[in-house]
This record gives sequence, structure tokens and C-alpha cells, in this order.
Amino acid sequence: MTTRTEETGPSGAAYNAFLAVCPSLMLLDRLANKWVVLVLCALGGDAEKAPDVPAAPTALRYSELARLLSGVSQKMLTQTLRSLERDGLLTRTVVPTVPVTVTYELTDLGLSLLGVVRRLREWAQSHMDDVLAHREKYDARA
Amino acid sequence: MTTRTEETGPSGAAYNAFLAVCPSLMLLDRLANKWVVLVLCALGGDAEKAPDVPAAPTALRYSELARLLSGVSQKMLTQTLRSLERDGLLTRTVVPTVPVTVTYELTDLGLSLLGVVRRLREWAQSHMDDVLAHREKYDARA
DNA sequence: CGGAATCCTAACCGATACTG
DNA sequence: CAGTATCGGTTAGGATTCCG
Repeated sequence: MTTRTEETGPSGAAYNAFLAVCPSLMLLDRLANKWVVLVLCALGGDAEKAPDVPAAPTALRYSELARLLSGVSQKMLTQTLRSLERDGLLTRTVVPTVPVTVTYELTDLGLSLLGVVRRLREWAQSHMDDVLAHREKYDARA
Repeated sequence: MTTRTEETGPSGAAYNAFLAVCPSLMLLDRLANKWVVLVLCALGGDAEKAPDVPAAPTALRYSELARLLSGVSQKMLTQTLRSLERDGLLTRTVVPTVPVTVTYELTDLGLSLLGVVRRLREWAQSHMDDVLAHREKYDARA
């Protein structure tokens, strides 16, 4: 038991992200990240789809991810992929062709998180107009 | 039509967070933030509850928020609250007692986002052990 | 192709002090 | 109580170069 919040046994539910000392706060910090959300959504098949296509999870190459996330630098992309691999959310597969081919694919754990972050991206897109309207009003009365 | 991705009319769904030029990417950057998640969850009533309490949304004072988010600095808290107010996710109410009392409460828009970020925090807490286990394995083989 | 390594700047963010 | 203002350290993160 390293830094749990309580001693309720090994059956989980003992973490509390509100506590500064709890590791789940650091995890939340990792997950609540623009590039993490977009990488997961890309591997979930959400990018470049017609609105009616079901968006099935798929393996993607490094260069494909770099293209789909149009604003990302290779440094941020690599860094994000490494941390997600370390946390067990995706797998990195090197195919020794020449030149090398590297593919990334969501694990079951990553798929379970995909369901959450996908809704976050959808929310951002679908409520963009509301937010923009509120901002205008807020900035106007200042 | 400022920076939409397509011209599909004024009925929304035209934003695409994968595009670097799209404002929804910036919005996602705002929302995908540790303190945003925790402030919303706190105002959603998720903090300091017994596991079986339903967690109903509630108005909170500045000092209460500061106490619930144990690791936050007043600067980050104020900054987070301001941006959320500007985006129309919460309301700031000043009661002219002496000394002043300021309460924050989620708007309907904020409540709809609460449903999303709440799941993100829950995921982080409930899958903490899985992630920790993967990290150990990853670090061991390096 | 898929990175790693280096440099460098901008921003984030905490600590402190002050205000209505 | 609920902030604002300022300062300064740390880091995020872009640009560039090089490697297997």
C-alpha cells in the first residue's frame, strides 16, 4: 500500500483524485490532455470519417497519426504515445521491414478509456457554438 | 462563419477537433485539464461523499472549493473558475455580506459537461491499479 | 520511416505580498 | 473572505539536426 487514501483492501475504489497526495490525481493529469484525447480517438477510428460511419477501432502507423493530428509536433506525438504505452493503454508493434513500420493499437484498457474521451471530444465539438456565444457576452460586459 | 471546418450551415456538427485550425481543438485543450475536471466534479457534488451517496450538484463557495481541491493554488483556482465562467459552464454569484460571500454553481451547460468529466475521474480512480501494474512491467523491461 | 538528442523560448504555475 | 498583482523557477513544447 503506497499512497492509497484509505485501507479498504486490495479491491480498488480507494483512490480519490481530490487528494493532492493520491496517485489518481497524477493519472488524471496525464489523461486530461488534448493529445491523449486525440490519439485515443484517432486509434478509435473517429478521425476522417463521414458522420454516419460507425468509427471502429483500428491500428495506425506513426505517420498516419501524425497526419490525422494535424497540429501535433513529432516530439509531442512520440511523448504521448510513450506514456500511453507505458500505462498500458496501447501497444506498439515494430514490423522489421525496411524502412521500419511501427503500428499503434488500443488495448482493452485503452478501449475502455476511449469510451470516455470520445464523449469529451464530441462534447467540445457539439457545444462549441454555445461556448463561443457565452464568451462574446462575457467579454462584452467587461 | 469564422473558422469552421466545412460549410454545412448554421446547425452545428461542423467542428473537427482533429484540425489544427479548428476552435474546438482549443476548447478541448481547455476542458482536458486536471483542475477543470476537479472543479466540475466538486460542483457536481462528487467530493467528500460516502460511496453510496448519490452526489447531487451543489453551489460552493470559493473557500470550500479551495479546501476540496487540496492541491490547487489560489491562482490556478481563480484562473480555472474565470475561464469556466467565461465559457458559460458555471455562474459566479457575489453576495454583498461583509466580508463578501462568493458562490459558484454549474449552469445547464456545465451540468451536461459534468456527465462527461465525472466519468473521466471515475475511470482514473477505478483503473489506477491496472495502470500502475503496466507501468511497473514497462519500467522493468527497459 | 520512425524516431532520439539538443537547444531554446514561451507559458505555466507556485509563492508571496497587497486590497476591498 | 475572495480575490489581484508581481516575481521568478520550472517546464512544456516547437524547431532543428542526426541516426538505424
